[in-house]
Amino acid sequence: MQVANASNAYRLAYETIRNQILTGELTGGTKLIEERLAQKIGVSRTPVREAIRRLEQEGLIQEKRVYKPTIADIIHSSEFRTLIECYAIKKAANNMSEENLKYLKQAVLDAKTGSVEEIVSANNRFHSLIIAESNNPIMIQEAKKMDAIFYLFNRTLILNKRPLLYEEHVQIYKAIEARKPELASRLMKEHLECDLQFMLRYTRKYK
Amino acid sequence: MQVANASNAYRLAYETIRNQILTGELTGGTKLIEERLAQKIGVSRTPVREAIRRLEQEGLIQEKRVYKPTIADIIHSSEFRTLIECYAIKKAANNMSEENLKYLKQAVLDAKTGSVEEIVSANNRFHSLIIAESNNPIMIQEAKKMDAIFYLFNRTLILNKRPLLYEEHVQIYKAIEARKPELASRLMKEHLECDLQFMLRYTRKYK
DNA sequence: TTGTAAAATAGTTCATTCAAAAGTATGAGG
DNA sequence: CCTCATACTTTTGAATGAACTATTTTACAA
Repeated sequence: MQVANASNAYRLAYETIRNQILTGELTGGTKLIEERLAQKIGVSRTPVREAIRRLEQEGLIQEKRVYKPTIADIIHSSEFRTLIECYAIKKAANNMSEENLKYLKQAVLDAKTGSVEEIVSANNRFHSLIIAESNNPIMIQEAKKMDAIFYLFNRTLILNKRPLLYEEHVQIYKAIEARKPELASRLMKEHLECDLQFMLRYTRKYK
Repeated sequence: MQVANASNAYRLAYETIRNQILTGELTGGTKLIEERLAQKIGVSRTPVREAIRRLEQEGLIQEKRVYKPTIADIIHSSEFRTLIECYAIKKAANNMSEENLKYLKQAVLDAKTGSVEEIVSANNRFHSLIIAESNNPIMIQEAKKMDAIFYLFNRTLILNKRPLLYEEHVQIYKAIEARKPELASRLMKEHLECDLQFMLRYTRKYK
């Protein structure tokens, strides 16, 4: 997880709360109480309130509670993400530089072994590198925002050892390297669909 | 423009500032001064600050200034929007109910004549109805957020009487009615591309 | 018990305050 | 006349207090 960038109280509050949600320290549905958060973070209520407003807009907090994605939410996020990634990957297959291809390959390899954190991180890097090829900062930013929500369940994929994750990434990488946009896009779509299905299986178990 | 929903000071501040940005009362680049805003709205600085945090996350405020889209921003937003709308319109062409088709037709007709506000509003309704057919609340919400930015320049299209806007909407409507997803999608793409080009011409003129 | 009203407690909202930072004007020295 | 240091002003950041609201607990009657 990212280290909090605490240039001021508001930022500290924002980063701290956000991290706690993403790492699962604050679990879905938990009621957020300004004063307690303020105390814990070591700032006053004002910056906490500002942080909450921002996180509300970001979707991680709803009605003073930690957002808990429903099954429908997961499906919808996945659909949206698929749209963006499949678009970006076509551009990637057409334009990705040799240098970026190297980074991409590294991300694939890094996700083969290691701790959960390492795998999640390499996994995210893989997808980020592809989205970056959209060359569209607005799209990149939107995808990043969605990541917050995805992060919550990406961990589940790893923790539960979703099979073939590595193999699929290899296939996708090869399609990009071979400059085959349509194939890459199809593989990505299938890959994300598998993620979703795997996710849903586990989500239902909890519920 | 939407009427402010002032159930509390924070909401009042948020809606007021947002509206002022969208209507152009607060123009791009303007420095926002908390105290002056607070005074004008009739609340204290605290809720104003919360509103600003939220608007920052929404993209309408950046570094305490009213967001002023650059040409690159306009191009990127347009690309993103095109991606979403072309996706949604295929679903629309496949699934739109007869009832919704009626509303869509009405939106097309309403945008033929009337005041600028009326045309802008009908125009937005047309696009919203199509996006709604994605049946994906997350996508709908994202598109809505982008609308805030688009609104700023959609007005320009009307004010400057972009030609063929009505005719293109008719063509798109017909493609949906005829249940031709690929055609509809292509027409939408061309339509949005024309919007963009027209926009760029005017944007360059200003600066 | 069970339901309900009153009281107590906890939490939120907003205004106010003060300190720190940023910005601006003024004037002395080049 | 320009430049830079210094004083002054404006603006922001953050804490706190007071008023209001919601929630929980308690107490008592049915």
